[in-house]
Amino acid sequence: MSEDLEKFITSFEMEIDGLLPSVSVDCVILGFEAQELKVLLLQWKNSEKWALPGGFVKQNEHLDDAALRVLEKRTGLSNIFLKQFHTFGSLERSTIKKLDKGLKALLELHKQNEKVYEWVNRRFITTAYFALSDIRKTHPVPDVLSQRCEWKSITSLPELILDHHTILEKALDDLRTQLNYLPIGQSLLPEKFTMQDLKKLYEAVLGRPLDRGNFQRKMLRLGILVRQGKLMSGASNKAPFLYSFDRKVYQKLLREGMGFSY
Amino acid sequence: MSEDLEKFITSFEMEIDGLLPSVSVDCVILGFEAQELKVLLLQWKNSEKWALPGGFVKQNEHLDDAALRVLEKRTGLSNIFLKQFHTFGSLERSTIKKLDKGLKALLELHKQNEKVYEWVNRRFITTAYFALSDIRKTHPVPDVLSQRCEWKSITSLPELILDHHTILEKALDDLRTQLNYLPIGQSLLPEKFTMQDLKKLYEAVLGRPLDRGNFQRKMLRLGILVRQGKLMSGASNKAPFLYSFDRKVYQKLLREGMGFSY
DNA sequence: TTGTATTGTGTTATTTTGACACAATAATTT
DNA sequence: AAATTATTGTGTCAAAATAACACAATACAA
Repeated sequence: MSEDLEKFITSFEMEIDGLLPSVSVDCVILGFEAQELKVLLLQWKNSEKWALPGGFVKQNEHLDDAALRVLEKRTGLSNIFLKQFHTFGSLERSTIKKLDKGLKALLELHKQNEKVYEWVNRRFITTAYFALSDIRKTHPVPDVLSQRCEWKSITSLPELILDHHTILEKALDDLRTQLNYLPIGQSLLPEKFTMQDLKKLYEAVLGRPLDRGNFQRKMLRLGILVRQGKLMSGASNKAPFLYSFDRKVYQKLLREGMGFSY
Repeated sequence: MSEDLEKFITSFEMEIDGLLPSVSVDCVILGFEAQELKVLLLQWKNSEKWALPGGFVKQNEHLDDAALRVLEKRTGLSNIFLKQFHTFGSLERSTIKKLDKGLKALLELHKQNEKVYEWVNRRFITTAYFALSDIRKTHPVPDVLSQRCEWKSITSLPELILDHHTILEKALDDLRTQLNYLPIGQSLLPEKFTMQDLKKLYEAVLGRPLDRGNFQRKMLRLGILVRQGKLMSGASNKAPFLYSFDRKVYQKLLREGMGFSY
C-alpha cells in the first residue's frame, strides 16, 4: 500500500462533507494525432481496467466548473472546448461491486474508514462532458489514484470500467450528429494545418472517406479558412497550402450550424 | 393549511430515505394545438409562479424511469416520446430562498419537520427531459402540491420559478437543432392530420414561415406519409388529404436523420 | 351558376452535390 | 538537365435539391 494513497484517503475523508452526494462528472477528452481520434484515459492503481477522467462536484461549484476542474487537473490546460452531452443514471452505475478485483481489494482494505468506504460505494449519477483538445499542447499526468494516463486510439480501446465504454460511444455518436455545430477543426488541430489534415479529421469522426476535391471546395466556400503560406515538407510532390481559422467567422457560422453534408 | 398537504408532508418524510440526494428530474412536456406549441405547466399552491413538472429520483430507479414516472403521473399517459436534453447544475438552482413569498412561507411553517425542510432546502442538480405528447390524449391533473395544471402557449408564458425559464428555452432550442432526428409529427399530431397541420407544426417549432408547395413536395418525397382519404371540413374550398405516418419508414429515417433543410 | 378560399401539383432559375479529370508543382531519380 | 512521382488546386458536368412562383382543381357559399 503506497504512502501517497494513505495520505490521499485521509485528506479525501475531510473533503467529503464539501461534496454534493450522488453526483459526479466524467470527461471524454478527445484529441487528434497521426490521423486518428484519441481519447485520454487513465488506469487506476491496482487495476487492469482503464477509466475516463472524472470527479465529484463541490457543494459550491457549478456542475460545468467541476468538469473544467477535472479537465485542467488532468491535461494541464485551460481554455479547452468543453460541452456536456449526456447524464448517465442507470442502476448498474458505480458501486464497488462492479469494479475489478484489484481495485476492490484495495478499497476493502480501507473499510475501517467508514466515511470514505460508504462514499465510494454509493450510487452516482454522472454527467458526461466531451472536451476537444490539441494533443500537442497537453501534458497528461497520472494523479495519486492512477498509475498511467495516456492517449488511446478510439479504434483500439482497452477494457474500461463500469459503463465508461457506453459513455465513450455516446460521446462519439453525439460528436457526429452535432458536427455542424462543433468547432472540431479549431479545437483538435494545431494553429496551422493543411487541407488534408482537416479532411482526415472529418473522416476520422465520420468514419467514412470523403471526396478530396469536393471537401476542399466546400470548406473554402464557408469562408472560415485563411491561407498562411505553403508547407514545404520535403516530400517529392506539390506543396499544400497551410491554413488557419478565421475565429470570428467560425464562431458565427457555428451558432447557426453550417448546414453541410459531407 | 390544507389537510392534504399535511398528509403529503408526513408521507414524504418517510420517502426521503429512499431518494437519491442532490438529484432531480424536470420534464418539458410539449404539445401542439390550435397551431401553437404548448407546454404543460403547474402552479404550486400558495404560489403565483408556475413550474415544470418535476420530481426526485428513487435509490433504485433509473434516472430515465424517474422522468417517465413524473410524466405518467402528470399526463396519465405512457408510451410518450421522452428524451433527456440537458442537466442543469448552476449554483443558484433550488434552495428555498429563491422561491416566491407564498411558497416560502408555506415551507417555513413546516420548519419543525426538519427532515423535509432540510431536504427541500438542498441544492439539486436537475436533469431535464423533453416529452412530445398529443394534447388531445392527455388529461392534466394537478397533484396535492399544485393548484393548477395547464397547457400554456410558449408564445405567452407565465412567470416561472427558479431557472425553469432557462430550461424551457434550452428545450426549444434543442428541439430545433435536433429536428431532423425527432419524431415531432408522429408525437405531436393526432393519428390523422392534414399537410397544413404538419406545416404549421414545423413553422411553430422553427419560428418562421415555410413555402407551402415546397414543404409538401419534400415531405411526400420522404416516403413517411400515407394518404388516408380526404377531410370534408365543411369549409368552402378544396378538401385536403388526410395523412398518417408509416411508422416503420419514419423510425428508420430518424435514425439516420432526414437531412432536410426547411 | 358564379365566386371564394384552399389544395395538389407544375414550372423554371439557381444552387448544391457527387464523381471524376487534369494541369501545376516540390522533390527524386535518371 | 530532363524525366519521374506523388500530391495538390481547381475544372467539368450531369444529377439532385432548393426557392420562388404559377395555375388548374375542388368543396362549399352566395
